[in-house]
Amino acid sequence: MIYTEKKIEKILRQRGCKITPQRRAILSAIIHSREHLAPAAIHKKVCQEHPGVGLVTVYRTLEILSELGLICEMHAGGNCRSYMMRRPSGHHHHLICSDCGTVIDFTDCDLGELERRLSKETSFKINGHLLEFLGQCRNCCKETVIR
Amino acid sequence: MIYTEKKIEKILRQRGCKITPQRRAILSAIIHSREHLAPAAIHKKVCQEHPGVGLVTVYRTLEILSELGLICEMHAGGNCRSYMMRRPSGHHHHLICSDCGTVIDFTDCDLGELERRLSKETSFKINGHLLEFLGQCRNCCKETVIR
DNA sequence: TGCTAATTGAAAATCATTTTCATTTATTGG
DNA sequence: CCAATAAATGAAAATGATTTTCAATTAGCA
Ligand SMILES: [Mn+2]
Ligand SMILES: [Mn+2]
Ligand SMILES: [Zn+2]
Ligand SMILES: [Zn+2]
Repeated sequence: MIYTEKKIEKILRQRGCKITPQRRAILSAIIHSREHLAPAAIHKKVCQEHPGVGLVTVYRTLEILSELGLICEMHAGGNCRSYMMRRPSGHHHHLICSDCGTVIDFTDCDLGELERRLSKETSFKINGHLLEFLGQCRNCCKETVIR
Repeated sequence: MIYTEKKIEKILRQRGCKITPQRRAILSAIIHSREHLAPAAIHKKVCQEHPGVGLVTVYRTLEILSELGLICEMHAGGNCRSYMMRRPSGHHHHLICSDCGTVIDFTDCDLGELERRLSKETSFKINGHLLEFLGQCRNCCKETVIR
């Protein structure tokens, strides 16, 4: 947990956002979850404590948080849905189990060299990358063997 | 172009698929395109020569081709839509311009070392990865400067 | 040539996300 | 405190991609 809720609220204010109960609730749901949650899941969580908060508001809040780099997105292979997550410590990537959805974060991707080379070769100004490994977690490996 | 249409048809037959005019048309559209096409774009292309082919059939065919590893998917950052593409020579990745959508392929990602380490540390059986760089292509860089 | 399982397309269903719009509310300066 | 006001909210509808359903058609084999 890098930022406290207070700190995040401050950042939001600086951007001209108002701090509403809904935003507090959404923020809290994301901050206090260890998992990577889809918008719908965040909404569900928020509604347990604050019924009536609209899914639309969740989407709008996620957009702002994402824009400010306070949360990041996850892309799983085939079905291409994006999930929002709390950042463990800035820039990081995922190891996703295709069977059960378990996600493990890792931070050291070390793509700087490759990035520099590609940038040079293509004249692209690169400002980010998406890196995710897909496979089977320990448990799902076992199950496959047993079958 | 690694596989000829004939070769691909053979692979499809081996899997128990029938070779229909629709599938031939879809395959041809993908094979003869240098670009990464979304399902809708493939459908459009196919319909120029073969009006009446359903978008549903495009989706169904893409699913099979993807399953067989004959085509692969592309994921752009935020809006998370998946695009299908012809593979230039097997495993490869993308450099995507966030402004105009231009895509450049590259093949040497060199993630083996990282993959091995992660696998060891997490006991995951890793069977693939997703790697995409996002940025601005040469043209879009210029435009930004001019403004 | 005829059989049959696979395939097809239209239409409807799903599902995630966005837009619209009238109503409410957080913030601020008096 | 008390407006004034721009920002935020939620319901509902719109959008857009993808999937499902189902009756009709067809490719491939016997
Ligand atoms: Mn993560
Ligand atoms: Mn490619
Ligand atoms: Zn698993
Ligand atoms: Zn560009």
